[in-house]
Amino acid sequence: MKDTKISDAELEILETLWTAGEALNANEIRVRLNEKKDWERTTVLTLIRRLLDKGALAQEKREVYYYTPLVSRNDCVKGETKSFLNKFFKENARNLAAVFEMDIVTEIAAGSGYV
Amino acid sequence: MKDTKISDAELEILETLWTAGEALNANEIRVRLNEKKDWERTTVLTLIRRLLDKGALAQEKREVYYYTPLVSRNDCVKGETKSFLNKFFKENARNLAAVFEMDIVTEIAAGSGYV
DNA sequence: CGAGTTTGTTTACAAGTGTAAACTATGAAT
DNA sequence: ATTCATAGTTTACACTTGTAAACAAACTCG
Repeated sequence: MKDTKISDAELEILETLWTAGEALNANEIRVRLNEKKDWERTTVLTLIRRLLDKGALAQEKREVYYYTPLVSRNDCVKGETKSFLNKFFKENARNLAAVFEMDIVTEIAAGSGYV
Repeated sequence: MKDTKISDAELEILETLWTAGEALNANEIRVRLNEKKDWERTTVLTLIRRLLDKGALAQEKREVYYYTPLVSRNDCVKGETKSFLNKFFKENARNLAAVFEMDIVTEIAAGSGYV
């Protein structure tokens, strides 16, 4: 269940859930996404399904399904950051990575609202 | 001719040319790539073709075609960096971007061999 | 019960990617 | 001219992604 690649669109779903901090159902996700993405209902459902298939989401049946992320934002950021660095900096990645590990960056990466 | 998206595999071709610092033909590219990528001759040619189509390469006919990048590594790094930052940090991108603009990072990004 | 609404599943479909085989053109050697 | 080798072009094919429509199940109102 490690290096599952999450696409940009799928990430939007996860971001919504991470931000919410609680399980949401498909409609709630859609509504919250609405400002940035004007997706059809079924598009959201497709993305949710793909995330379920990838093991990145858990669903819980109530009156309707509620979804919870099974991956943390931090892990995603970390994974993507690593492959980004490897893409361009390879041997020098360690150095650049050091920059990324700086406290200030860690804060921003965690989405702590740091200004 | 701006935001042409260059794929990971295509990038390997460009990296080879940027590193070489001079026009290379398909075979030369293949040989130099050989350590990291064990691609078939035609695979390399396909990637070259796609780069030509994207306007990222120029070809010059001698006994055989020689290729020169039409995009700089720096521009590519810059573009990818920006979209990477936007993917995860959005509003905070400016702050993180500031980190990226630091001299030390710029050096590494340029592949200057800075240790 | 029959029809409409809501929610979820299946199927679709084009563009992009990684990876190359099949084919063609061209030059060199016999 | 015939035959290889070499270089380049076309075609292919499966997988991912973005984006949904089509379809089905389930509940709800009249």
